[in-house]
Amino acid sequence: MGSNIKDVALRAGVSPSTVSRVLSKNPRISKETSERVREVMRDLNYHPNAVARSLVKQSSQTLGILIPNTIEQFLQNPFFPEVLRGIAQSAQNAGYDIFLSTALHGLDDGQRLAQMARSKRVDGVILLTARVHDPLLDIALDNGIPTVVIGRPDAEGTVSWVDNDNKKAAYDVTAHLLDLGHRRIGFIGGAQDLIVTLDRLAGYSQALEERGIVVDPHLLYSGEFHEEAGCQGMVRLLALADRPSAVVASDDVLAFGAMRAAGELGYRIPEDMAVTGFNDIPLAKLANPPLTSMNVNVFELGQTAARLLLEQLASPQLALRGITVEHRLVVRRSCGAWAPFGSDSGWG
Amino acid sequence: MGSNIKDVALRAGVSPSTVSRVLSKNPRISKETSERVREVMRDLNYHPNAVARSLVKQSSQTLGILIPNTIEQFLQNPFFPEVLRGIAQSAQNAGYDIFLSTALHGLDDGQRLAQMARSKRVDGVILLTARVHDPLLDIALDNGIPTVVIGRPDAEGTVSWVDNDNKKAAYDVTAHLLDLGHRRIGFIGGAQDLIVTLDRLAGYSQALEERGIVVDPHLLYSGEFHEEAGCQGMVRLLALADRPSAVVASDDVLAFGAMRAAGELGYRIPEDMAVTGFNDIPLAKLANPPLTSMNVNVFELGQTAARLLLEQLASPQLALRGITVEHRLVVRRSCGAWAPFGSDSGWG
DNA sequence: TTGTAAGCGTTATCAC
DNA sequence: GTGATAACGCTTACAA
Repeated sequence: MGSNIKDVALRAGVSPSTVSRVLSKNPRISKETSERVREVMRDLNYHPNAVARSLVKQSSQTLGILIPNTIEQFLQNPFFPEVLRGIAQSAQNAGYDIFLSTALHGLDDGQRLAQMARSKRVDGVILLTARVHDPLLDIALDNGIPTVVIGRPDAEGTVSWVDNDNKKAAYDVTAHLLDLGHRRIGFIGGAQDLIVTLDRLAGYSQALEERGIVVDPHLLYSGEFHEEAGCQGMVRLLALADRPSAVVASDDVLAFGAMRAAGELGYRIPEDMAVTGFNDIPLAKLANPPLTSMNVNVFELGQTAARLLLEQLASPQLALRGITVEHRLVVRRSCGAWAPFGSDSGWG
Repeated sequence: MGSNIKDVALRAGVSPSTVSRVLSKNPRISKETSERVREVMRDLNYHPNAVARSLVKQSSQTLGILIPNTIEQFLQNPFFPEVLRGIAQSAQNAGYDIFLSTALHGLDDGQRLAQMARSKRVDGVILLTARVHDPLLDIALDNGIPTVVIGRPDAEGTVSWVDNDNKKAAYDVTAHLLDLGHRRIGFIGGAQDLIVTLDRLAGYSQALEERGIVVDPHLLYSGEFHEEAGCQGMVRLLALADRPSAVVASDDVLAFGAMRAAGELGYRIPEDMAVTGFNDIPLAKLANPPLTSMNVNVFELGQTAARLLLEQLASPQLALRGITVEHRLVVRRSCGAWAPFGSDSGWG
């Protein structure tokens, strides 16, 4: 059953090194030998032991993805499979595999990051979020772990990153709502220590201020990236004496929570409350009403992150890089704008 | 930067074997030695090389997931992250990690399966689908790869599996539509060589036949598990002179495609066409109209599959097992049934 | 063109 | 309790 390189060598009447050379397509090996060896490999159903190879090559041809355990139920956010799809595509093009580190009981993200890389199971790591003063980035740096982070790190020049221009993106959504006549606009964001939350809040604020509207702290809410937080945020906003007429949510899942809460409390969307989201997940166009959302090209974020990491692995001397991925507002009914016929707006 | 067991041993003034024993919490090691060694480990920021350990232990403490490349865009179906979440939970409870095998250019599923396991990168494999005469099962068997398949294999006693009673589940949905008065009911399924498609078709047929309705082949459509196939299926059904008044889709994504097509062609749901799906993905309750769907406990499917595999790895002599996971019909508006107030039906 | 031998970082089997 | 030593299966100088 389990044949190894020696078995193959023996049966082919050559040495293990020859077999190894055949495996690595070494050019200076005779055609006959090569063919004979290959035949034996097939006969014995031989598969090279990747673990042994990793040990000697000091490389596993594998990319690690650190799934944060601070973000509750990260896997449940449709952002994840899409970013994974992007990563997987780049990885497989380069012949790399993917290793997932899910929250191991008792280990924090930093320990898992260090362990995954220092244990040599992966050649590099993709981090899925960036926080203010993110300890993960320090750990990556201190341990010399090739790393790419999806999201902008707050300290420049520590790791390579891929991100959207989140400030501009949030500015654009907010401006859109302002153009529609809204003057009191709420903001429902993710965790406050996520850079993405701060950036989007900054863009939201800038849009308001440019029109001479003062940002009202009562209109700001932040929670985790799940539906429940969106609900809570909306309930809070609706309880205000001077409630907003529109809400910018920093994530589609938050937006859905917000819409659900508003609906349950008897408000119509978009007539009584306009809502917008971020990510443009598939659900957005099928929701009731279809959700206006900022498409941030999640697939491309993943794809680019993996590409950057692979380039770094191939040429470690390469300078760190930051790449900004485009965004694009997809207008549907939830924001109250006229949705043109034939547009990407649900049932058309 | 990269310290190994020898460095630790040297600094602690002991032999590598002692360090190894400390690592594995071997009881016959003196407290003082143990503590001294641990301190050095911390000082040197030592992390054991998992690759070297795997090599000698002949085990990687890793579960492999084979993502089929025949099912186009598998990652895009919300089924995937949910089943992954279940697998991840069981795996991490047992201290196992997860390795993803995505479609590598040029390698078919079978080659990837053999490679992943025989290369010793993973201790066992979870297959995400079962086909008629599935070559993957033979490969797993021939290579002695510990395997659990999600879905019922057609040949009993080859691998352990986790599945729903798909025949009964489809019977239940179809019966529900029949109870609502429908007599011509279409069926839109996934690929024809998937056991799950056949099982659900069988359940659908049985329900009709029990009420004396002959199954009309014109009402059957099968494609892949993506929205486009659902669209095409619905278009075909609507083009029939004697079109159905309801459709059972074998997947929520198919159902959404079907609903979209019907909507675009001017049919109202559920008034002109009732639609039901399978999986009860999060999108289902937020769609327009909310989708009636068969909840098959996808999370539990993943969780149980991983649990079975882990048990098999722990005790290889264990008999193969098959486990059936419960299903439950979630009635919403798309099937035209009265959705009770306060039920799980969207905006309530 | 091919073979020999050392070594990748662990763990396991003996000794003592 | 602890230390040599031999694997685990492969790659890669260095020889031939």
